[in-house]
Amino acid sequence: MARMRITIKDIAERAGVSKTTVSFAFNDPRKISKATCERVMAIADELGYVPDPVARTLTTKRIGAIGLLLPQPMHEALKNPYLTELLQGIGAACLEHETSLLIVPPIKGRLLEAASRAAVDALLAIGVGPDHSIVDLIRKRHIPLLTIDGKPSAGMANVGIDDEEAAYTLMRYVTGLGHRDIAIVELETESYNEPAERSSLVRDRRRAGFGRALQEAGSLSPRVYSAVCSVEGGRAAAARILADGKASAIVAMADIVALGIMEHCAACGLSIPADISIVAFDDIEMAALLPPGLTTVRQPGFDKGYEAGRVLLGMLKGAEPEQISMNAELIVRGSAAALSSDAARALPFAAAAGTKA
Amino acid sequence: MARMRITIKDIAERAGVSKTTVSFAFNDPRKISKATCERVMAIADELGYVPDPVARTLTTKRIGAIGLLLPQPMHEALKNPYLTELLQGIGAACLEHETSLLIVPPIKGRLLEAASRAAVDALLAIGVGPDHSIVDLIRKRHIPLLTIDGKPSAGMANVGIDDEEAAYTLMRYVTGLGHRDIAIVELETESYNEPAERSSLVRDRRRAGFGRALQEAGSLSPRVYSAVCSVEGGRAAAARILADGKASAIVAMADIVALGIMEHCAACGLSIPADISIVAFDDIEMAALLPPGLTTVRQPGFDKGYEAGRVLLGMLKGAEPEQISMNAELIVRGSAAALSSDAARALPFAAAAGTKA
DNA sequence: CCATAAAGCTAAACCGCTTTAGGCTCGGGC
DNA sequence: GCCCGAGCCTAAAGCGGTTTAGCTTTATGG
Repeated sequence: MARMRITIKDIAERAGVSKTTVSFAFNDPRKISKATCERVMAIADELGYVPDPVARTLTTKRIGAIGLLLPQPMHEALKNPYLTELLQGIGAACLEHETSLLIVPPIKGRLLEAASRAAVDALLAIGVGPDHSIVDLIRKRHIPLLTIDGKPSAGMANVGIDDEEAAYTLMRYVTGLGHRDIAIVELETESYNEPAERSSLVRDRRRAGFGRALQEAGSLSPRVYSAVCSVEGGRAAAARILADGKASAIVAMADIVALGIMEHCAACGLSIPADISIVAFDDIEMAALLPPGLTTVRQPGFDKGYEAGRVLLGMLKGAEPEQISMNAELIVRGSAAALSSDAARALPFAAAAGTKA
Repeated sequence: MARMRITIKDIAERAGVSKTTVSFAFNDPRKISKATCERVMAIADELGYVPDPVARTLTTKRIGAIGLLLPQPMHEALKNPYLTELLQGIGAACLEHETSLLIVPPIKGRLLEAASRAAVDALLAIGVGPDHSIVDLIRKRHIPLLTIDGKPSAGMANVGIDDEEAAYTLMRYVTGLGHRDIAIVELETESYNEPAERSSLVRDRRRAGFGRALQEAGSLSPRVYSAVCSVEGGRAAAARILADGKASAIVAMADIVALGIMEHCAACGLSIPADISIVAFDDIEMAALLPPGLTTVRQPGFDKGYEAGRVLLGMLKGAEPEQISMNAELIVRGSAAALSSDAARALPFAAAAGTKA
């Protein structure tokens, strides 16, 4: 039989002092004499005592961890390096506050339950709006909540970018290059299971931005595809797009998908950007490395994560919820170019637009 | 003033029943009448009651989370996609057991303290040997521990690969290609702060494997460099290597570093593998994507994570600690070739070695 | 020499839940 | 009419710490 864990009571008895004294020895040694403290510590050491973090939490109300609610299981969510960058930022903020990070994926597709079971001091949630049932739950739990890529709303902390604007900028760039046959690759989100809550705030705002740009370019109507958020998902989407024929430019919702698209196109003998233009969102590290370099709207993943963590941890210390909007910037690399040959000549303005963000 | 949290006591009073009954309503409804259960739940709902996970844990001894001890802060550790793959595997295992994952980086460089504060049911630790002080601490806490890339030892759960063999295979391959001037790029590990415990088990075993291969190839002595584990670290290392001149082949300890090296070499006008061969460990997804494809020893990151999680969570249910050794496989792509021109001709066997793993 | 404060320590309440051991009621079998 | 068991519910004892309020003792100093 596994010997029971050593508790504070054991130490107290062995040292001939009260539990209070032992507790003081660990938490606030000034409250007791040096001699007693040392004796207690020696005994604690000898017996191999480690304070139980859970028991401590019950009274202190601080467990030293914040949670991150993932819309998908980890093995899917982490396929997107953008999330990894976000995590790095969150991690950097946690480090400053000596806090750990609990990754909380949905349990059997239900995130709500996972969220209510999570033993944390505060929560971060990706892509949930103010009317999501999660928000209500967290309010009941009386712990701070901050959304990332959520919808700004009164009293609710959020950090994100202006996705409508970002999408508009990107699509303007593409249409400015003369493209008329555009394929948009959205993300298959099998996230939160309440159907009513499945709508992706980000996707909706981007759709709006795209729509505006397409309208301005002459009421173009793009073909819309959807892909699992991964390299493989990108490849599959590319295959479908190429099979359908018509696109001269592909706009993906995530760089990681775009990389898969680029690879598939290259493997099919297409040259990028001569034969096909590809652009996306995020600006993950690999976007710059893979030739010819992916033109993309930079999302400050690390910074978003850091700010999110900073604000949330601040709220734990009494700070007010903040709403931070970071700016997205079009990073022009080599994966998109003016519509080639005759098409390009027919639209002389397109060539010049390339340098303007 | 923030209204106090609703507790089980509030529900009990309002419903005119005992705390026990309320508890039963939530955990084992069969123990009470349907009518009572419904009434209690209705009131709980009305008052916005959410059971406190911490309080529950104190008696049940299950918090529904396992921890992952990181040797470095998150913002550094996650620069290596290999870790991300590991996380995906762990996440997949956690999913099956409806468990969350607590990421535990060192607090102020001290992982020990972080480990003792972590409220988890079990712990995963990367790269710690059986004599590491962490092991002792976890034993005191009486929770299961499994090491990843640790040293197999009696009674201690571990999953890893045979790094000595893997390194030997890789270096054999390189020397087999005729390379004599070899640069090895190790990882700067600023991990665990106890100097005595800083030794990386993985690094030591790989050094041994390299040594054996180099010995067999004629007592070659490589130049050893070290790099931060990131693309940027790879670039910096490459700059130093190129400045020093002599290397015809570079062996990096991690793909992500190799990618940086490849990029820098390419940017310097070197052609890979004609001018310089580059190989590494891990086989992250990008290794295949970046032309000409990185030759690398595949580490089954996802599988390691999955097995680690599976075994650890099994231990929580009473299973015995297992020691799993997965196998590493040399994946030959385009980044390494026989030593070119005159040198290659002088060593005719080298060209053929390329296809043999 | 006595009031007073400071230092060191402790008993007991408390945090919010689970779980054990029983209590009460009611119906049925003999 | 009595005993027994089933069904429903509860009081109270934890779980392992922290914290409050207070009790001794020993210096302080007027």
